[in-house]
This record gives sequence, structure tokens and C-alpha cells, in this order.
Amino acid sequence: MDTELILQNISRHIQLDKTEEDYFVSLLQTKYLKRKDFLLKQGNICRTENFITKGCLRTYTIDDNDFEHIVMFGTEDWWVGDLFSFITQSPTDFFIDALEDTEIIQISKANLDRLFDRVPKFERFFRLILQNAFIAQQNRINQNLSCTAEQRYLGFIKKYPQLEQRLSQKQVSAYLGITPVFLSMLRRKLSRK
Amino acid sequence: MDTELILQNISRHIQLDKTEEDYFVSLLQTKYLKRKDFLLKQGNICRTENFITKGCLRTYTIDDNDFEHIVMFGTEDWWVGDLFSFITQSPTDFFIDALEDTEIIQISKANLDRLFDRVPKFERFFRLILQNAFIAQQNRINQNLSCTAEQRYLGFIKKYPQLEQRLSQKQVSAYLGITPVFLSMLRRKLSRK
DNA sequence: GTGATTTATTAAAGTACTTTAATTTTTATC
DNA sequence: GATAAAAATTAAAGTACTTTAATAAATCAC
Repeated sequence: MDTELILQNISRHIQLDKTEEDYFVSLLQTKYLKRKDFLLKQGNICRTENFITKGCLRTYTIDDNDFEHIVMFGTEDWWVGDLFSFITQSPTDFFIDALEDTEIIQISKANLDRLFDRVPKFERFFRLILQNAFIAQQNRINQNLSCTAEQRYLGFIKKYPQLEQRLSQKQVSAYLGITPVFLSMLRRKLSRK
Repeated sequence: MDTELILQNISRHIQLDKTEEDYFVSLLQTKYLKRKDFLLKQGNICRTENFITKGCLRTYTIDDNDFEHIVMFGTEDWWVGDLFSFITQSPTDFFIDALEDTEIIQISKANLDRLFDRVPKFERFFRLILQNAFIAQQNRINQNLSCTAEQRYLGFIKKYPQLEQRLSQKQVSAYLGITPVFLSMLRRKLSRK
């Protein structure tokens, strides 16, 4: 297993000694997803936290009219999963699938609980991860409230320039909360400027 | 200081012995806000986490056109503050003010850091608080993406029936992301049904 | 309690965004 | 490499929501 990226991710927040590092690594599993494979489906229980080492995932819902709404993207160096389902071990509302062939490192609920007991520093690590995610979400809510679709699109490509290249406009529009048709119109308008 | 509510809030997540409880309480301060008083203004640094024992606060931004957008309300038994500013001790983007005369219990950044050191259980407590807030935000983002204003309004009054009674329609509309005029139209339409 | 200020209501006109549908372009599949 | 499938573009008509403005109702301040 290639654990370089995940250990680096962790070392940005907490320092581990060799024993702790080895113990942590012993709790991990690698998983490969082909494009369009599901990591999680609505109604399932989310049994792992997942760190992406390669590829791209999306977390989304499907509404009553069969429209998809993307709550978040995840790519290299990101953690994904449904926290609520994971913590409560209850069925999730979300779908998570792969937009590209993807490689993830997983830790199960039982192993994470053991990890918290044995290396309490990880409580801090997951708190910090969560804090960052919380802040990002808060900003997104604020932008949804205060910005037009055009402003949100510009904000998105500014914040995630490399990600936008990898996504189809359909995916971007499902994240911004507009139709693909309208995104196409926006892009034309912007390119004429 | 009346610490009954805050200790009860904490005991829902972690168990403290008498010494820990006393130590925690020794780090707290009470503050009173009159209606319209500010707890935090854009550009200030958020220096405390705040637990509401009485009253009601709102966290909001003001956009370029002077419109207010409410990111969250807080009332009895809720924690409020700007986490990003608090953690990084950098200037906040948010305003927090009182919609009613309000009583809060505060803990400063320095005291919270001491608390984490001395009673590490509190790391867990704040992680759990944060998890709940994260999940609530995720649901809100999803609803913003997938629901009409009418559906969001109905969802809001269903989720916070008692809170809606205490708020003006102007505040509710600033939370839903619509104009007060349109909310008034929605309410009329719904009442005719 | 009275006047001043803020909030809510209503209507009419305007705009941002959606829907539908037809065509073109790109990507996936065998 | 040919065919099928999915994504992007464009235009035209429709709808959800905003803006403005005028009036009424509720709340605030002295």
C-alpha cells in the first residue's frame, strides 16, 4: 500500500512517532474504484472513512424528479464519506461514485474507534479535518445565499482551477445548483467578454 | 453564574467528574447582550466560543448591495461563534448580533486550549458538537440545491417550529435566501390552501 | 399614548434561471 | 475505427423569484 500521501496529510495536523504510524497503517485498507463504480448508495450504511490517493469522487443526492445535486467533490488528498451515516451507523441519504478510476485508502468504524482509544491524538486530527470541512461548507452556504449563478461559477473556477478541468460541465452545474443549459449560456457570455 | 444548562449540554456527550466540572466552570464568563447589541463584527477577531442560555442571536454577512444573509440562528442551548476566526485568530467575515435580550456563557481561546490540555475529553466534546453542526450544514446545502423556496420554507418551520415564532419574516427570508416580499407571497399562497 | 420607524402586504413589471427540443460535438464501447 | 451514447450548444417559451412602489400593520422610543 502506498501510504506516503496519507501520512503526509496527517502530519500536516499532528505528529506521529514510528510506532503510532505503523499501528495506524495496520488499520488501513486499499480499494480501487472504476469510473462509475459506487462507493456508497442511498440506504446503505457508510462503514468507512475514505482518503483519496488518486482519481475523483462525487457525493450527491437524487431528488424526486431524478435530478442529481452534488454536495461535494473529492480528489487526491481529500477525505470523503458520509459522516452522519458513519457515526450513527444508520442509512445514508447520499450516493458516492467515481468520476474517474480512483484509488482510496479506507479505515473502518471499528478500527477508527480503536485508533481513537490507542492514539488519542487522532481525535484531534479528525477534529481539525472536520473544522476545515465545516468552514468550507459555511462559505458555500454564504455564497449560495449572496451570489448569482455567474458569481458562484467564477468563485468555483477560482477556488478549484485544476478540478474544473477534470469535470464535465454537467457535474459543475450539479454542484452550482443550476442546469447544464444555463451554465453553457453563462460560459458563452463570459467568453465573449 | 447559572451553569445548569451548559453542564447539561455537555453531559449529553461526555461525562465529567466533580473536579473536572469545577475546573471547566472556573474558565467561564457570563455576558449579557441587549437586543441589537453585537457579539461580533466583520473584521474583528472572534475571541470566545459562546453558549446561549437565554435569547436569540443571528450570524450573518452583508453583501455589496447591503443585503443581509443569515448563515445561522442560535438560541437557548446552542453554541455560536465564528469557528474559522476563533481557531486562526484572524478577522471574521461575519456579524453576530442579538435579536432579543440575550445571555451567553463564554470561554476564551486561551482557556479552551488549557481545557483541552487538562481535560482531553473536551476535545471529544467539541468534535461531537462540530459533527452535528457539520451534518446540519450539509443538509442545508443539499436543500438549497434541490428545493424551491416554498419547500425550504416548509422545511424550516417544520424543523424549527418554536424558533419561527420568535423571528420576524424578514429574518426568516434572509435565512432562506429569498426576499421578504416573496416570503410574504408564499405565506399567503400556503394559507389559502 | 403619540409620532416615528420598522415590518408586512399587495400588485405590477422585470430578470435570472428552467424547460423543452433540435443540432452538434465529444466521449465511450466493442 | 465505426457506432452508439453522453455531453455541450443554441434558441425560444415558460416560471420562480426580484424589484419597485404604494399602503397598512406592528413595534419602538420618548
